[in-house]
Amino acid sequence: MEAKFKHVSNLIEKDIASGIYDETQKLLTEDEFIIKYKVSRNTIRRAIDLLVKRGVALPVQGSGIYLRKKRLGQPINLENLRGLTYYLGDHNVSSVILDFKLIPADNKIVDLMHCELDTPTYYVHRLRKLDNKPYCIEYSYYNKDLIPYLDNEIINGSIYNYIRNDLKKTINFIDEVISANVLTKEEADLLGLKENEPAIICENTSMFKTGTIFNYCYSVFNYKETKFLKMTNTA
Amino acid sequence: MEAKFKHVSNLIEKDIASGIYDETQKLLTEDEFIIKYKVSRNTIRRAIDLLVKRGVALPVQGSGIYLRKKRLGQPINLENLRGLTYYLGDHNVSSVILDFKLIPADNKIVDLMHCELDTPTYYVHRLRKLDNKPYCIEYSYYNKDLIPYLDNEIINGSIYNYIRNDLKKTINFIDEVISANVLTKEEADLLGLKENEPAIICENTSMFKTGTIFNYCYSVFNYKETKFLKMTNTA
DNA sequence: TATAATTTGTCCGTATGTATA
DNA sequence: TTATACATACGGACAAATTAT
Repeated sequence: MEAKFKHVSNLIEKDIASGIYDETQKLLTEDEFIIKYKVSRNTIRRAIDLLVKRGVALPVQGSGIYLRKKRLGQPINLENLRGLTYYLGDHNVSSVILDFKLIPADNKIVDLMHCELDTPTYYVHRLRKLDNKPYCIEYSYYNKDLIPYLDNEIINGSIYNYIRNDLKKTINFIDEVISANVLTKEEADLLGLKENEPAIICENTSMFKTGTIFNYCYSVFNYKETKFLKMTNTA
Repeated sequence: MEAKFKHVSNLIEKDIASGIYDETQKLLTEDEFIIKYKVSRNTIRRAIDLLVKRGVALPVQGSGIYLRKKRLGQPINLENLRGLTYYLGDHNVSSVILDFKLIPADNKIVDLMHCELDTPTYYVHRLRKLDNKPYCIEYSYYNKDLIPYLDNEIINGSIYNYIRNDLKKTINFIDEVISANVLTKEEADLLGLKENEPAIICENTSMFKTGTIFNYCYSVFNYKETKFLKMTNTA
């Protein structure tokens, strides 16, 4: 059962997406939302907080709650953890599996995933495509003690949906580290760039609620086409 | 007057920094904090929320509130908007001003800062150093209609502190966009790297509460030494 | 294994403060 | 100045997850 404030937040976001606030650029007031959804002020405020976090809404004390203008160039919002499939909505997402095997954890993996040496680990290396154009190169590791089974079919779809829907587990924390590096020959070929050109790297570490790491993923993006966005409120 | 939950959050963070929770890795319970600070449960929970956002604390339902292990390599936390000075604590921060002038906004600036053409704009180009070693190259623009005065002294210190303490204005939103690019000859020389090597770029757009942009800043970092971290809770 | 106690998560209601219009 | 609307803070009740018994 989904929490009420999350549910209401999603309802409001759907209304926003439908464009009903586009003209005024102003959402309903808290009191109006309270009546509309028959919830407490607390709940509405938590729902709005989520929209603020997602960079969608902007409450102004004494005035109202406004839409936040979208940025140009469509950078990847680091707050959006719903995966490529969701984020890229109307685009065609596919992937080519370059390698897939079960290996014992070496020192590097132990370090990255805080697991024991020789822990059985799925290694997945794939090229992800967007509208049939190379989009990013993934090197991903899954702790088999936590994710007991993976196969080609699962890998071809959304692994995160598999974890959520089939394993019934909840991903609670993701650390995302952004850096830059030079492209290897193989990576350059896959992305249609040249060796030693820059690459922008996103390293994701995914954890369950107690902080156990089930996945580490190193992704290489085309630096000419990819930016990452973090929106912050200091309030 | 600072909000109570922020104040309490800072007090708790100081206790964490002092190491008093290092042994158990477990903070006090909500009820214990309520007694200690004589505040409501709501206030304590908001204080803890801030610590969670900063990646410092990790509440576990039914169990307690735990310290979150620090990451290796000390990446720059994108949630930390307190500036270099705060973040790098015991290090020596300095800067070399490479250019500083008042210019009318051109089309590029208009686009980035959503201002009118020819708006008077301070342009600041500086090299920031950490322990006397080149750390990043900044190209920064300030809307003079919003930041009416800047001089060398202010620029040499923390501009953000000047805005907070002297102009008495509150920075409410910062959009941070991370990308990669190739270094220009000038940038490479300044950072001790070679032309066309990768650079990791952080573009900051800073806004006051109503969303008006007062600053756009393009920063070039040494890709060998700099990473950016985003910690996310899906809960 | 089952139950109770502990602890955080969600939700409600109310009152007051502060910024905006 | 007044009314509107969001921000802060308090209190209580119950649910859900974990831990101890």
